[in-house]
Amino acid sequence: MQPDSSRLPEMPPVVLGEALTEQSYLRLREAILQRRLPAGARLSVPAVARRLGVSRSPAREAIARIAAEGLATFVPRKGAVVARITAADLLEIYELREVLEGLAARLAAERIAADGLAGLRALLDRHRAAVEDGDVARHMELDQAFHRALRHAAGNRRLLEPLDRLQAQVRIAMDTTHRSPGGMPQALAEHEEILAALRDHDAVRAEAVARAHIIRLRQSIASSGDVPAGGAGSSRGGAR
Amino acid sequence: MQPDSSRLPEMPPVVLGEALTEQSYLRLREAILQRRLPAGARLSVPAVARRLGVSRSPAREAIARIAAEGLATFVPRKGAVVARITAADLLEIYELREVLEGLAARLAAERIAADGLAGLRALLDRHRAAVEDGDVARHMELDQAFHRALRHAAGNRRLLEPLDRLQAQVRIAMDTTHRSPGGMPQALAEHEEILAALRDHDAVRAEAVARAHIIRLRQSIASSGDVPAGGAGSSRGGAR
DNA sequence: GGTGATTGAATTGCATGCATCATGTAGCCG
DNA sequence: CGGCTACATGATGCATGCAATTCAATCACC
Repeated sequence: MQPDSSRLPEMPPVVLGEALTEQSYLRLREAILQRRLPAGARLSVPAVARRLGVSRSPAREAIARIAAEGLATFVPRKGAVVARITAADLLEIYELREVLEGLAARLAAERIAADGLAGLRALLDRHRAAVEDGDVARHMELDQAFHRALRHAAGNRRLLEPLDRLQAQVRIAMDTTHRSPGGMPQALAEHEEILAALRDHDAVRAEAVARAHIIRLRQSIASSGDVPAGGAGSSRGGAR
Repeated sequence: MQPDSSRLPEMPPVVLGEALTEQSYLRLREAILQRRLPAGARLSVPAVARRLGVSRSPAREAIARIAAEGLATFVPRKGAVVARITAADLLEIYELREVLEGLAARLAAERIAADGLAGLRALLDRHRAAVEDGDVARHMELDQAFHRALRHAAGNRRLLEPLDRLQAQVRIAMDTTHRSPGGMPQALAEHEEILAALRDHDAVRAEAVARAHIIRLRQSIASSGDVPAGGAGSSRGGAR
C-alpha cells in the first residue's frame, strides 16, 4: 500500500470571513465528491486545517460533519478516512433509495402544485437536451437535480437528509462503478414516467414507477460491477 | 432575576476518564429522551459543560451530535434548543417510518436466521407479559426493542440510523401525544403478525403488515393528537 | 545481515483564551 | 411617564496550548 493519502490536494483557502466551519465543510465535501480526495484518503485534522488555511477547530467540525454524513468513516485510532463505497454498500444504498424515492414520488404526487410540475418539466427538458448531446456530466448533474427536486416536492423535510446522503455516497462510488452511457435515455424516460404520474396526481403509480426506476438502477449496477456474493449481509454489528 | 439557563436538571457528572465527548452525548441524549430536558430547553455550550462537569469542547460536540440527530434544532443566533416535535412532525416521521419499517421487515424476512427469530420470539413473550400486566412503560420499552431488533435483522446498516433517529424523535414527542393504553394489545398482535411473516420468510407479507402497523399508529396518533398550534408559551423568568 | 528496541513525528481529545455579537435590563432624557 | 440608549451578561465561533498515544523508521545489537 502506498501512503498516497498523506498529500491532500491543493484546496483554495477559505476566504469568507464568516462561517469558517461551513466553508470548510463545503470545500471538503466538494473535494470528496469530485474525487480530488479519493476513497481511503486520510482526513487528519491538522492536515485539513493546513490545506484550508483555517485553524483546527473548524477543520475538526467539518470533518465530523463529513463523517456523520457517511462520506468518511472514523477509524478508531486513525481519524477519519474518505469512505470507500463498495458494491455491497451500493446494494444497501439502493435498497434504501428504492423505498425513499418511492415515498418521495408518492408524496409529491399528492402534494405537488403547478409550479412544482413546471420546474420538473424544465429540468427534464434540459436533461433531454443533455442526453441528446451525449453530455454525460450534464446528464448526471440533471439526473441528480431531478431527484432532488422530486424530494423537495414531497414536502417532508425529514426525507431530504437521508436521500441527500445516499445520493452523495453514490457519487463518490461512481469512481469504480462506471456510468453506462447507454443508460442515459433510459433514465430520462423513467423520469418522464414519474413526472407523468405526478401530473396525474396518481400517487400509487408515482411510487411504483419511482421504485422501479431505482430497482433498475440497482440491477444495472449489480450487473456491471460485480458484487461479492455475500450481499449486504451483517458485516459488523454495533451501534454508532 | 435568575439565570434560567442554569436551570438544567441535575446530571451526574461524567465519570469515565475516557471518551468525554461520548459520555456527554449519551448523558445529554438520555436527559432529553427522559424529558428531564423538556422540548424547548436551551442547550448552551457553557451550561451543558457546567452541568456535566466537562469543558466546553466535549459539550459542544455532544450538542452538535444531538442536533444532527434531530433531537435539538439550531436556532441561528440562540444556539441549540431541544426539539419540539409537533403533530405535524409526527406525521412526517410516520410517513418515513412506514416505508423504512416496511423495508426492514421485508429484508428481515429474506435474511433472518433461526437465532434472530428466537430473539424476536423472546421479546414478544416478554412483551405479552407486560401487556397482560398493564405495564405501560415496559410495553413501550419492549415495543421499541422489537422494532430495533427487527431493523438489525434486516442486515442493512444504513437503515439503522434513520430509524433510530425517528424512534428517538417519537420518544420525545410522547410527552404530548399520549398513547392510548387500549392500543397495547393491538400493537402486540401486529408485532406477532410481523414475526409470523418473518418465520415464513414471506417478504411481501412482512412488508405489508409492517407498513400497516405503522399506518395504524399514525392514524391513532392523528386522531388523538392535538393541533400543532405553536401557542406554547415560553416561560418568562419572574420579574419581581 | 537480521531482529528488536528506541527515538521521533504526528495525531487525537480535551481545555481554555479571546473577540464579536446578540439579548435583555436599567437608567436617563424628552 | 414613556421611549431610547448604554451597559452588563452570556453565548458563539475560532484559535491555540497541552498531554497521552500511536505508528513508523531508524539505529544498535546479536
